[in-house]
This record gives sequence, structure tokens and C-alpha cells, in this order.
Amino acid sequence: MNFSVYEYPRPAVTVDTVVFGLDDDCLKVLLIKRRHAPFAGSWALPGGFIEENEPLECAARRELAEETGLSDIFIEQLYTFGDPGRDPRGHTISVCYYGLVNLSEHEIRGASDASEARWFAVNALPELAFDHDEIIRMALQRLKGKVRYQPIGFELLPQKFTLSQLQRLYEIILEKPLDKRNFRKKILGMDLLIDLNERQQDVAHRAARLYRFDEEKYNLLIKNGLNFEI
Amino acid sequence: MNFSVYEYPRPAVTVDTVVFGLDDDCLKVLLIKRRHAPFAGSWALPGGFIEENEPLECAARRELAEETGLSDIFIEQLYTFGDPGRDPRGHTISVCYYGLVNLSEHEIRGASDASEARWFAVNALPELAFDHDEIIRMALQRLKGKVRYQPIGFELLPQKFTLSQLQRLYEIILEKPLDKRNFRKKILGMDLLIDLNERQQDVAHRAARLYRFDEEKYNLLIKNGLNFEI
DNA sequence: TCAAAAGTGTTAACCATACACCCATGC
DNA sequence: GCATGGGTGTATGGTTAACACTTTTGA
Repeated sequence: MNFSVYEYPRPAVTVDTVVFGLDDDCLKVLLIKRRHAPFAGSWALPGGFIEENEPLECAARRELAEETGLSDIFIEQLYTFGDPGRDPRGHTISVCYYGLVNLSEHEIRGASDASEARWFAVNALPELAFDHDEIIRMALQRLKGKVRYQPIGFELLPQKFTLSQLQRLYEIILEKPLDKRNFRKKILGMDLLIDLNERQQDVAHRAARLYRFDEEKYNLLIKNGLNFEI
Repeated sequence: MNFSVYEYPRPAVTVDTVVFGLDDDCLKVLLIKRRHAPFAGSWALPGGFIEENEPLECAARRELAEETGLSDIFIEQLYTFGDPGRDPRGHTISVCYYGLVNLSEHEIRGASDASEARWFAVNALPELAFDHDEIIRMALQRLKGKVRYQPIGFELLPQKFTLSQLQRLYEIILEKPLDKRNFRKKILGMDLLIDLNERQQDVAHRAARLYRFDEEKYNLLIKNGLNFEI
């Protein structure tokens, strides 16, 4: 059979991923320095062309691993950008993802098409290739929106964390201060944190309790129509 | 310069749109009957291949107009599906949109690649081509989520509507009954409806007041960080 | 003993919910 | 005059928001 699909020119399809990491007091984005044209030497999001018969999310993970060494992290589809003109090589559609990672628990290294990989504070980004600044803006907006009604923020923290770290996370993402007592009341009231009965080590002040997120319980509650809200 | 992009085989790229319409008492989806293989004669979402250098949303609008006659409606990107195997013709990525329209104010007609276009109640859909059932499920979920914190529901109503119509809309989408007095208190309290000082005509009972949504005011409030919530 | 962050309760304002009857209109 | 949907207020309980001091620990 002679399918009409083959008669038409096709756009190229890429995947790009905005990976957020949380440093002590600011949100960072993982960028790579491009080894090849176009925009050789510019900073850009990790990403690249999808391969034949490769699922989209796999392509995003593959490119991320190839160019930055990151693997097994939380990612989720963000939006698809396809304005003609966004890539000087011609019509190119980019299916974009955003990811969250605990900065301190993962090593990054530039490789493959990336001569370098580095974390940049979201409010101090360099000039970026393509429309990647727009993609990052959109990812930030999504993160801000989503963190309030889905417990994705935990992906940005180490497995074991203190309530103050969690509060700081929300303050950084939402860009507004939260009241300590009210925050603790609310979070603990949801009963989704497991108190590990451990304390911080080697801090120059009273050591805080460590908690971890109870994912199983959350998944159970979800089915019964819980609504998580900060 | 010899860009590497040209060395690789490319997937095909399509756009598909899930258009919701509101009938008196149920939510409907606009489907077309496919004229060509694959799935000739099956019901499917309106959509098709994007053209060279065509922006994604334009492609979605063009296909929708070609196949169903609908134009100038609210649409928004939903998700991009790209599993290999979702299209028997080979690797095909579909950038999907969802749209909202007032059923009674728009005529539809099947044309172009569609031998027919018809509204189907969301809970009585026929067998669908490709993975279009999955796409519709996702669109429904998005609609349910979004309608609560963004006033997109108004797109489903005529310009002038009654509070009861608006309430019914939310009840249908959210699939739960709402209290009349509380609903009115809340909606009118947001101060986003303009009372037109007009009444329904030709109804077999007391005629209701007509309102319209104050989009300008909403846009103003948005900038100052309003949160609309039902 | 000082600095730095952890941890802890109460009150008042606001918001969400539950609930039932009269009104206007056309047939 | 009856059937149909339009329109209206109040009381209660729960949730959010504001607010300051004591405790622990290491340096």
C-alpha cells in the first residue's frame, strides 16, 4: 500500500530536558556547552534528535545520560515547541521534558555532543541557544504550579531531609516566605512523612530530625481522592 | 555546512485535536470518520500531518477546519504521543491539542479526509483509530483538572448564559453535584461575571438572568496574582 | 556564653458546607 | 392552579493566618 505519509517532507524531531536541582539556597538548571554547530560553544539544554522507533521519554533520558551523565531521575513531559525558525537548520520540533534531581547526590560530566555540563542558578542564566530560554521559563512556571498540588518537590531533596529543608524548598520555588509553625502543622498533618528518628550530623547548632516521604502511603491515598496541597 | 540532522531518518509528525462540546446534559467529543487507510471507515480525532514550516497550533487549526468546518475556537496543547507502534504506517509522533466549543453555536460537517463528522457523548464513544481513546482520556483528565483553577469552562457556553447553565457545566465536567446557593455565592463573589440585565426568552418557567464572563477583568486580576477556584 | 537553627500552641478571621422555602412564568 | 426551574440567607465547623519564645548544640 502506498501511504501518503511518505510523499511529504518531514520536520526533524528532537527532545530537550530542563533539569532542576536544588542548591542550599537557590534553584539551578543543568546546561551543556554545545560542541557542534549550530550554536557551537553556546550553552543549551541537554537534548538531541530522536532515533528511529525510539519512544519520546527514552530519547530524553538517553540524551540526558549521554551529554551529562545523569540517569534514573524524575522526568515528565512539559510541552512541544515547533515554531518554524526556532532552529536555523530548518523545521525542527522539540518535545521538551522537565526533570528534578537532588543536586548533591548526582555527579554530572559533559560528554558526547556536550563539551561541558554545569549547573546555573535560574536567575543567572547565560545566553542560550535556540529558544531554550523560553523553554526554561515554561518549565519554571510548570514547576511552580505543580509543586503545590503534587508532592514532586521531594525529588529535589535527599532521601532523608529535615522539615526546614523542605520548607526552604517551597520558599525557593514559590518565591515567598512561609510561616514555620503553620508549615510544619500542615505537612505533618498530611501524615505523609515518616519520622526516621534520626538527627542531622555535624551541624553547628541543634540537630534537626530527619524524615522521608512516604510514597506508598501517598499512592494509596491518591486512589481514594486525596488532595495534597501546600 | 553539512548538518548532521539530514543523515537520520525522521519520524512523521501529526497533530490531533480533542474538541469538547457541551450539550444540555452531557459532554461530547467531536470525531470524524476516516476516509483513508489506515483505519479507513473508523472514527478518529480530527488531525493530520503537519506541513513544511507550519507552526503546530496552526496545523491543528487547519486540520480541524478542513475536516470538520470548525474554526476560531479555543484550543491548547495537551500532550505529545510518540510510542513507536501507535501508527501502523511507522514511527509517527502526534502533538495533541484539546479544544472547547459551544456546541449550539457551531455547525460541523465532514470534509476532506473525513467522510463524516459527529459529536459523541464522552461516555458512549465508538471504537477509535490509533491510540485516540488514550488521547481522549488524557484530554478529559486535563479538562477536569484545569476547569477548577482556570475559567476555561466559559468557552463551552454561549456568550450569554445563566448561572444554572454554568453550574450544570461544572457538575457535568466534575461529575458531582454542587449546591446551588453556595455555587452562586462563590461565582458572584469573584466578581467576574457581568450581569447583562437581560432574561432568558421562551422558557416554560421563570426566566433566568443572563450573564457574560468579564474576560478583561480576569486578565487584569491574573496579573496581580488572583486565584480563580471553583 | 554566644550564635544559629530547631521546635512548639493559641487565637481570631475567614471560608466552606449544609440546608428549605418562596417566586415568577407558561401551560 | 400546577409544574418547572429561579432565586435567596443563616448557622456551624473547619481551615488558614498571624504571632514569639524556649531548647539544643557546637564553636
